[in-house]
Amino acid sequence: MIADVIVDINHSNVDKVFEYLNPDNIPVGSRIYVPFGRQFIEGYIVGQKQTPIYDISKLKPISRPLDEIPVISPEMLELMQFMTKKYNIKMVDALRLFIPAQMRGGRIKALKKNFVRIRDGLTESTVFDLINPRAKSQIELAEYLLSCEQDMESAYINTHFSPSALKSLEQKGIVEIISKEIKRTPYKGLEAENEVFSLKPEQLTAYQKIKNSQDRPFLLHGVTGSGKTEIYIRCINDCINQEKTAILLVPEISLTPQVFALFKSRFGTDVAILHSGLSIGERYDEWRRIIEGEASIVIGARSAIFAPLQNIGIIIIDEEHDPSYISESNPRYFTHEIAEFRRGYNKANMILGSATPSIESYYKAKNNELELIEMPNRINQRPLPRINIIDMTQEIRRGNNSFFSYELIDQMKKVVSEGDQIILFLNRRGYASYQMCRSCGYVVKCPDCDVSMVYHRDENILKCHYCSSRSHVLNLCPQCESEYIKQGAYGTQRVVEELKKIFPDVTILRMDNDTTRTKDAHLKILKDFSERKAQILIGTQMVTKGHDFSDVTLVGILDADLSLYFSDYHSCERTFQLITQVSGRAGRDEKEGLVVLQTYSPKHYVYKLAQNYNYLGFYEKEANIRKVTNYPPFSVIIRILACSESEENAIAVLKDIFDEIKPIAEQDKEDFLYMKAMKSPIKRIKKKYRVQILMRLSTIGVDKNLDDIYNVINKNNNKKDVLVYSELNPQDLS
DNA sequence: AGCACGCCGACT
DNA sequence: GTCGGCGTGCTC
Repeated sequence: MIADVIVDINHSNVDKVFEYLNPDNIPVGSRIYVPFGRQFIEGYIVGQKQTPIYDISKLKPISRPLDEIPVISPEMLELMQFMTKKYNIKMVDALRLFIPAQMRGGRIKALKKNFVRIRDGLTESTVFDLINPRAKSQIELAEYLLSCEQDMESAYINTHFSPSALKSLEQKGIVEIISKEIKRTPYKGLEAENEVFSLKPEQLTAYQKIKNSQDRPFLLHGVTGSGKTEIYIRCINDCINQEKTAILLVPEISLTPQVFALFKSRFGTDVAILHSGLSIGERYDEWRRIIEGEASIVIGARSAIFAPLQNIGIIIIDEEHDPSYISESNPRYFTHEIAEFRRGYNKANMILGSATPSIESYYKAKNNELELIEMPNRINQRPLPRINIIDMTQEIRRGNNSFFSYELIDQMKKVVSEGDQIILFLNRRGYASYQMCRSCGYVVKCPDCDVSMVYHRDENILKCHYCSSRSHVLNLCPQCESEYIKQGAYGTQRVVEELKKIFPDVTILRMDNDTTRTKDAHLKILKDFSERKAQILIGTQMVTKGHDFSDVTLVGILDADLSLYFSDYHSCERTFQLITQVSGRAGRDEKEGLVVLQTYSPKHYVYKLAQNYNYLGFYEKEANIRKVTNYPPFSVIIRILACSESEENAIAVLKDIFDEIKPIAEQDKEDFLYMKAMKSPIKRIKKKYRVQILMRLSTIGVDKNLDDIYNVINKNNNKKDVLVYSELNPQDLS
């Protein structure tokens, strides 16, 4: 047979099928080693055929397989095709998503350890017959080993007994040392109460609807605390009983030990966990437990949608509105679309769950592409916390220009005196601090990117957030030589400082990118807070998810607006979701919660609707705006980005592309809603100039024209040192 | 991505 | 006359 091979080289010139002789009939989907040019490299068999297209005399044979079993299933090969077509990405890019990164190049291996045991067939008396009665250490060790029910690790024996005694016993043939593979399982000691809750009527209805599923995926719209998780567990359980497998996706940040503990207690070793917090060894072993069929439930963040499961029964995307489901760096993909593909292939069930569904998903539900299930009530019947909107312009008029409104300070004092806890949330995005000259307005910019450098107080240094360049803090303005070039310490640090002035005796925990740099740091902060080691937790988006703290009675949203005025069409949606989500942190169990929301535009419809937890009203309003302005879900945005160190070349190539797409657009005026070429908002990143074409097409228009547009891009890519990228519905338009 | 082949400048 | 620069092109 002839094998079709994709070589593991990330370059568009070689991203195609190469034919090889496959005398040993290594199966399709295998990772292999092949001669390529005058080197040897890894590759994947993606197909086979009887007769080659290429001259058969020039074909070389595959060297050898790299794994015992194929690592890419037929389903994943089809998914690869789907992704290359849909996102215009390379085949290797897709394949690389399907296996643990460290597996490539053999950088990770199965962990093997040596074990000691008494040889089979030896009885106690024969063992002691063979040992010299005077060899005390040997007798001691033999007695110990005889008393053990399982093989003991050599390392343990060597540290607790005489190593030379072990050697003698081995030489005498009394014990043998064998090598066994150990799977590095994360969160081994984790336990949770295996409590099975009975479903409340609303949950039961939802569960039964899903169970008697039709052929559509479900959108489970349930308020915070409506008990979605228990429904997930029931559905997964049903799949396991039918010998099927399940995937549960959650945002990375909410993958806490509590979540694992819950599922491990219900499903034991059937659960595999995939997320970035695992060591590479753990991730590799979890992945192999999945592909070997040892684990049939996968819980993980975005990339777990590529888990090598067979026969999937259900795919659940929790917090489906979360932006982390959109991969924004190469290869770009949208998790929901991958999930939809796998659902179709496996004829599986699918649930998208959220308290604040994305406009896209809710729109699909309205269009009957998703089946909507509403769960408007909380299990404990408690009302959602009251949200007080504070007009910060009023505060300034009253002479208060601090971060905290008088109302928030009063409420904080009250909570502090009652011994309860407070969460303060701020949007970091707006708070980055730049070093600016106060007499001439000079701002320190990155030499390689068209952005200002951001001041990092902990290191007292300026950093560029788009490349890794750093520079020293300036004392004199290079433009006007003024000494008044200072950096304000904004961000969470500054807020903490102000807070300490008001509450000198209160312990405060800070959670942001700076304090969570190290692995597990954010878990530790959450743990400390739940153990009441601090009374106030202040932080960025990270505080909006994860733990439920039963003693938090007050949530302060310091600057709701900052996510509102980003000029992208998502900003209202994000703001609404953030407010709803962070509000859900206030007042669990017995205590009533309060949310203080500070804003400079209190009249904005987002706040009014969020205040009343009126999702439906918000959806109607927002969907209407998107419809009128032709934004998703009523269109698809396509962005074509050309980057080069030469600005002229970037513009020239982009112009060629524009001129070639123009006639396509003219042919189909109805579906091309918008098309324009321009400089990118950030004109230069890492020394490369960036120019772009922005287009909006109707959904039908995309189906009709995407291939042609991609063809134009690919034809013009890599010319004159210009790289061209394309994106569908990009989140970040910088 | 590598690695060869191939055509023009400064050197024992 | 050669050694070596990196531009272009190929890898089943």
